[in-house]
Parts: sequence; structure tokens; C-alpha cells
Amino acid sequence: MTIAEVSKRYEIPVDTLRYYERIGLLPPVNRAKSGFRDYTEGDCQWVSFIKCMRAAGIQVEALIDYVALFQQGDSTREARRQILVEQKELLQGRVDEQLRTLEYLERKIQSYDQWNPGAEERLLGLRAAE
Amino acid sequence: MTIAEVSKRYEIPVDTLRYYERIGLLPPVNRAKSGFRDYTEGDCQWVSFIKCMRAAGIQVEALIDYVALFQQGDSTREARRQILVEQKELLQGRVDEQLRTLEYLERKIQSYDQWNPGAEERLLGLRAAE
DNA sequence: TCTTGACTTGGAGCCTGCTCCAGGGTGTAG
DNA sequence: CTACACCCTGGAGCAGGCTCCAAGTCAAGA
Repeated sequence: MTIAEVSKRYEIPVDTLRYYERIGLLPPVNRAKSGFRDYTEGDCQWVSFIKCMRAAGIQVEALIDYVALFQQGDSTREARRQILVEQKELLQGRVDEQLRTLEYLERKIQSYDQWNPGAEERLLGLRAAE
Repeated sequence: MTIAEVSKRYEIPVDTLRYYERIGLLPPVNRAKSGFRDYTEGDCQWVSFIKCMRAAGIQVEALIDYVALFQQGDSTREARRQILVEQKELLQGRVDEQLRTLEYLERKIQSYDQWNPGAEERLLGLRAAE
């Protein structure tokens, strides 16, 4: 599979795919004799994984560590698991905060719906989480 | 209230508070004769609001627009409401994605718990959302 | 009055995470 | 053999969002 095909399949720019590989966010991809990348299904699964993690805001740094450990084989299983657990907890924390903000926004929007013009200042006072 | 006090109260660096004001992310703060900022409770509520929004990942750009509209008074109510609705929807979308990723991470961690060393490759294949 | 510490502005610098070249090789259709 | 599309690398550039700093003003205690 060429880089262009992978790019299309996962909607990730080719430059980004190359960049990811360069920094170790993706394991090295197989090459044809020409030197062109030739993605296997396994490579694609990494792409899919990384895309999913990045879309959720997982730091590139953590993923690089994970990929590096993966390439070192079985002995790094526990360290890899640890990274996943940490990142999951960080993500959970962010999600919790965002859910609270969603509720706050909901209330604030409702206040825009209910009150008539002139109540300006009070709109702020619904209390953002401090 | 001095900038240092506000900084401490909301755990936001003074440089960041000044930066926010500079770019219009916070409305201009009152000054003492000395030229020093003297935050009112109203100013603090803006700080709290902005902190909350930023922590949830709302774009600075959108907040600047919101603040600018607010300063133009009642006639911009509907436009402001619109910004809040848009941002809420964007945030909702991000949260949904993150929740899916959380589930995925959960499964993946479980697979690390259950399977014994040697099953390396299969660990990837739990299907990241494509 | 002098010192010390907090405050001011404007601009430069930094970090993350891409995104975009320039310069050059590859491969397939005509 | 020529075209033309596609691939390569390495490095520069960019956007967002702070963060730091120099040079100078202000204030409150010894």
C-alpha cells in the first residue's frame, strides 16, 4: 500500500504520515526496492491506533515512548501497560472537566434564552468552576 | 485586588493574565492611579470564566470574539449566544470522541492484563476507531 | 531618602505539532 | 525516450498559546 493510499484511507496528510514515522510515532514502515514506503496491514493498524490516540489528545511524547517500548519486545509489556493506564487516567480527568464545562455552557445558554436584554452582567455569574 | 492576588486565587501566571488582557481575551481591567491593575469582583468572574473555558479547550479566538461582543452591549446578545452554542457543540463532539477512546484504552489495558507475553502483535488489533 | 519588591509595557522566545518546500529519484504510459 | 505523476529526505516555516525578559515606574518600610 502506498503512502497516498494510506493517507486517503485514514484521512491523514502524507506529510503527517512521514513526520510521524520520522519522530518515531510510527514504527519504521517497510520499503519497496525503490525506497518507496509500502504499508502492510500491520503498519495500517499502527496508523489507525495513532490517529485514534492523537484525536483524543494523547501527547505525541507518550505515544513515542509506547512505540519505542513496543519495538523492544515482550520484556517491556508492563512498562507499556503503565503508559496506557497513565494516559487513560489523564484523559479521564480531561473528559470529566469538559463534561462539567458542558453543563456550565448549557446553563449559560439557557440563561441567554430566558432572560431578556438588559440583564447583561448577571450572565457571567452562573459560576464557572473555579 | 492586585494581579498577584488574582494569579494566586485562580492559579494563573501573572504573565498569562496580562497576556489575556492584551489580546482581548479579558476585558480591560481597572487601574489604580499608579497604573497598577486593580481587579474588581467582576473582573475576577471573567478570569474564572476564561479559565474554565480554556481548560476545556475552547479556542482563544472564539473567546476573544465573545468578549468583544459583550463589550458592545445588548445588541450582540444573539451573536454571543450563537458562539456559546457553537462552542458547546464542538466541545460535545470532542468529548464523544474521547469517551470512545477511553473505552478503547480500557479494552486494550484489559488485554494487557489477560494475555500472557508472546501475544504481542494481536494487542494492536482491538480496532482503534478508524 | 533609600531600598526592596511589586507593577508596567512591548517584544522576543519557546513548545507542540504539524505543514510546506527544494532538490532529486522512480515508474509507467505512450 | 519523454512525460508526468508520485515518491524520497532534510530542513525551514507556521499557528496557537503561552512564557520570559529588559527597562523603567511606583510604593511602603527602615
